[in-house]
Order: sequence, then structure tokens, then C-alpha cells
Amino acid sequence: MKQPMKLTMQDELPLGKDWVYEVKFDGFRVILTWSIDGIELTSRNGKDLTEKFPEITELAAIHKPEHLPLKLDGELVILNTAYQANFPLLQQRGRLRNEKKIMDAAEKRPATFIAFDILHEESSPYDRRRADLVERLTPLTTDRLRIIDSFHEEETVQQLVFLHLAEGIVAKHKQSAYNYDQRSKQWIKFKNWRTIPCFLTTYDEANDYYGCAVYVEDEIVSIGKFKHGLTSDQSDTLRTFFKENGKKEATIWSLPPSVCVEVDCLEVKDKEFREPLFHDFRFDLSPEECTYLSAEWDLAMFPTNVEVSNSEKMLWPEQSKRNYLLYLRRIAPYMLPFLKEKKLTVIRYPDGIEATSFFQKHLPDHAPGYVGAWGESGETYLLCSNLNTLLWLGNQASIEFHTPFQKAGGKDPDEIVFDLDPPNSEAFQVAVLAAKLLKHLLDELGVQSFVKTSGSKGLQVHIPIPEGAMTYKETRRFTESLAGLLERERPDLFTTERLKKHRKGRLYLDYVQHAEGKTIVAPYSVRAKASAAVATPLFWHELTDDLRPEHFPFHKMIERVETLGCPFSHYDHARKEQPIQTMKTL
DNA sequence: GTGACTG
DNA sequence: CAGTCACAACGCACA
DNA sequence: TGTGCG
Repeated sequence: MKQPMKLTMQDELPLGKDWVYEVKFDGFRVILTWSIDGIELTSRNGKDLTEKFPEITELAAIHKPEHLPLKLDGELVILNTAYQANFPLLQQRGRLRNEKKIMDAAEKRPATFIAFDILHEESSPYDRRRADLVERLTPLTTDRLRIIDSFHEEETVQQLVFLHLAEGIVAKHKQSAYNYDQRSKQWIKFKNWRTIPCFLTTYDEANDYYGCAVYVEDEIVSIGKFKHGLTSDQSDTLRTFFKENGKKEATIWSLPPSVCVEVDCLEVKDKEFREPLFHDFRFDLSPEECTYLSAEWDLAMFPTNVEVSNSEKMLWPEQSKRNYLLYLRRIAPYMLPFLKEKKLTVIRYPDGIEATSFFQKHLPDHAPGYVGAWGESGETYLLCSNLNTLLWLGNQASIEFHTPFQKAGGKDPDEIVFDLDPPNSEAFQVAVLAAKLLKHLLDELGVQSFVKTSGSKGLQVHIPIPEGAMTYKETRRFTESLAGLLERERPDLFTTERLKKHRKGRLYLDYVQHAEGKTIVAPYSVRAKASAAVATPLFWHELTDDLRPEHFPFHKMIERVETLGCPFSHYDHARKEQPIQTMKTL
């Protein structure tokens, strides 16, 4: 694996030039002018240094610009990311009139758009045109855009793209206007490569494609082929190797597993790489080490600096830690926004959900540096502020993630949550009814609310509010009145009675649970139940007669959010629109 | 799951 | 070295 | 008043 070079972006960008970086390399200060056509290397007085630093020149040839630091406040404007194949805006510049086709592509692969929200006063007409397009994208797409909004301030776009497993970044120079029919050097693409180890099986001399495979158990399974990315030397060597050691059938040479390589790609689908590119040889690997399991891990882009132990241990009757970690990796962009600013309580099950568990809210001494922390009156608490922290906690067998109602350091709640917990899981429908009635009441008040399964027996209704808008005293009064209204409406089903013996199997409207210091399970947290159920954000229309908490185990969650989107995606937006005065005077 | 402490 | 322990904290139910 | 549960 090549080490990324340290680069610093120059403050001043000469207009009409491409991107210019100053590079410290071997003690020399090198000016690196980078454009879509390649890289120019010069000294500070303009002398050509291409010969002197072939390493950098090679970097240009290999064209792996993801090593460059992209900051939002730099001179680059991030436009979006797009599937080259299915959202060919950039290939088809000048064909925006073919809007139907683009929209169809967006419908098919909506999750691929990311980060298009930076418009400047000097935006070109093209920018505005695209902004208009974004307004009308599928719900999923705009959901993801909003999620990303909440990260923008402190994260680089590269981190975002990595977190979201996006395709990459499309950027342009701030002052660049869009020109029809002209390929501009001021537009650029950064790809978020997945690097997959595999071994070579075939070479087709008719089209120069090399076939790649991995092991599934003892079986050799093809995962795709590549053609590009080899230097001419590598290309010659490989071709010769196949012809000397392989067997030929028609135009195809085949070889038993021996040569291991890494291939860059964007995904593997139907046993084919998408946008494959030869990365490098891996002479240190044996073919047996190239398994589908490891390829799956690399395709998920699991951060290499988070150590994983005991990955085959079963944490649920039917789910291993490995699968759990892959879930966390992929749900992270949806889950982290609900965790990152709040003191965290995790429940850990080191030997699985049936063995002993314990709570943890303090930062252990041995936690790696990337783990988020919050210091308060001499204590250090856990803060799940980034992907690595989430995964580290996951490896620690943290299964349930609970958060308080206020942000770390704040004293007022930033959300109100009704816990609709039926007396037993057979009475789940009572919780469904309660949630519907509650929704009706809240709608009448103009309050926006969100519902999720608790993953356990009941449902929880969330109401986001701006931090500082209400005190706990005020939210308490609000929840108390609503609980009272519900109880009056269906005294046969609901009760606010604290004493269990007086509840008589009715659903307890636990408004006491909403108080300072209490916690509630976070959206997308898995629960320690045999079904591996998730505390799943729902769309209101999903509250039906056959809804069951067990319908949402974690291994079904990724497909769910990627096809339906996140029902809580407007959470932060709704927060600002709540009729606080009405709520206070209820 | 991990480090610290205990015999 | 093997075994054991800690890793939250608060109200409520029940005795 | 103590202990156990959630």
C-alpha cells in the first residue's frame, strides 16, 4: 500500500490555472500543478522537476488523486458524486436537455448522489440548473443530502465520502463556469476506490482482459475482470507469464491460482467489478488468503485502524460479531447523527446476548485515541462521535446504544420522547394504536413527530425541539398533558398509573421516563434480543396491523434504508419548525 | 472484551 | 499464572 | 430497610 503524500493546499490560486499544491518531498519544496490531464512538477522558480521526482510523476500516471486533501473551505467546490455509469452528467455535458434519462438513472441508483449543496453567489447557470435538479430527486437522495448537511462543519469531504461509501467526489474550480461542448480542466473527479485482493485466473488475448477470482470455501469463484491500470512493463510481464504457464482455449489463457493482485473498483455486482483498475501485485499473499470473506470486508471499506478480535464469535443465536460489525459500518452514516453529540451509555455482551452483560458510560483508559470523550466534573464519558468509535465499541461487543435527551454540556433537552411500552409483547398493537392517537394529537398542534420501534416490546415517538427552547419542567408538563389526553380517550387501554397492580395490563404512558439523566435506545441500535431486532425508525404509514418489532433484524436494515431511505432524515429540519409556544401552553 | 488486581 | 473482578445508577416493586 | 429488577 502506498503512503499518501503530505500535501498542503496553497492559499492563493492563480485564476485560469488548475489546482496548485506545494509539496514537501525528500526535503525539497515542489510546486505541483495538477489537472485532469496529469501533473506538472516545478521548483519554486519554475524549473521542471518531472525527471527528478519520478515517484510523483508516477502518481500522476496512476491517477489516484484520492490522496489529495480536499477541504470544504479550500478553493474547490464540491458538486456531487455520481456513478459514472448511471449518472453520466459529466460525460454528457451539454446534454442536460436529456433530463428524462438522467432522472431515470437517478431513480435507479439514487443512493449514489452525495454532497451537492454548496452554491455561491457566483454560481454558474449550470450550478443552479443542477440545484434545481437536486430539489426534485428521489426521497432517498435528498435524505442522504440532509444527513450529510449535519456533518459539514467539521468533517472533510473525503471523510464524508468514505463514511457514506460513496463513489467519490466531483469538484470544480470555484470560478469555473460551465461550458457546453468543452471539456474543461477545471472539473475533476475523485474516486473512492475499494481495493480488493484476489488472484488471476484468465487472460483473454482477444480483448486484453484479466479474469480475477477468490475462494469461497474451497471453491474458486470469479469476481470480475480488469484491463486497465497496468504499466506497459507489468502488462508485458503478465502476458508472458500467462503464455508460458497457462493453458489456452480459444483466445483465453487460464492459470491455476498463483498470482495475487489488488484491484481497485467501486463495487462488485453480479460477479463483476465496476470500474476496475489494476492496483498492484501482492506477492506477499497466497491465493488461499484471497477469500470472498476478506473481499467482502474490503468492499465494505472497514477502517484498517480499528482492530477486530474474535470476529466469528456468535453474539446472537444466528449472528456473528463479524456480521454485526459490517452492519455498524454501513449503518454508521444514518446512526451517527443521533449519537455524536450525546453522552453515551452502551450495554456490552462480551460473550453474546445470553451471557452476562454490563453497562458502560465512562471512557476506559485503554481506549484508542480516536474514541470520542466528554470531560465533565472530573469524569470522562464516552462520546460516539465518529465511525471508528462506533466500530471500536462494536468490537467491544457493545450491542445497545442509549443516549440522554440532552446534548453533552447542555442542560435542556433537544428532543421529547414518548415511550409506549405495552405490558407484554402480545399487546404490541396497543402501542401501535397509542402511537397513532398521539400522532393525531400532535398533528393537530402542528408538531412534527417521528416513530420508531424500540426493538423490544413497544414503540417510541420522538419530537425534536431546538436546544434551549424548553426546559425539562416544560417538556414534562407537555408529556403529562398528552398522556392525560390519551388516557381519557381510551381508559381501557392506557394508564398513567405508576403502581403496577393498578395498571391491569394496560399500556403505561411513562412520561416520567422523559427526564434529565434518563436515557433511551438510539435509532438503529440493535437490541440484545434473539431476533437481533433494531430500534428501527419507521414511516408513519408503516404502523399497520401486522407490524412486529421482530420484522426488523439488523441483517435486513441496510437494504431497508438504502431502498426506502431513513424515516428520520428530516429530524434536524423539523426541530427548527416546531410550534414551541403552542407546546408550552398546552 | 480487556486490563487490573489477587492468591 | 489462573482466577476473579469491574465496567451505571435510579426509582420502584416486592419482601 | 433491604434487595432485586428494569
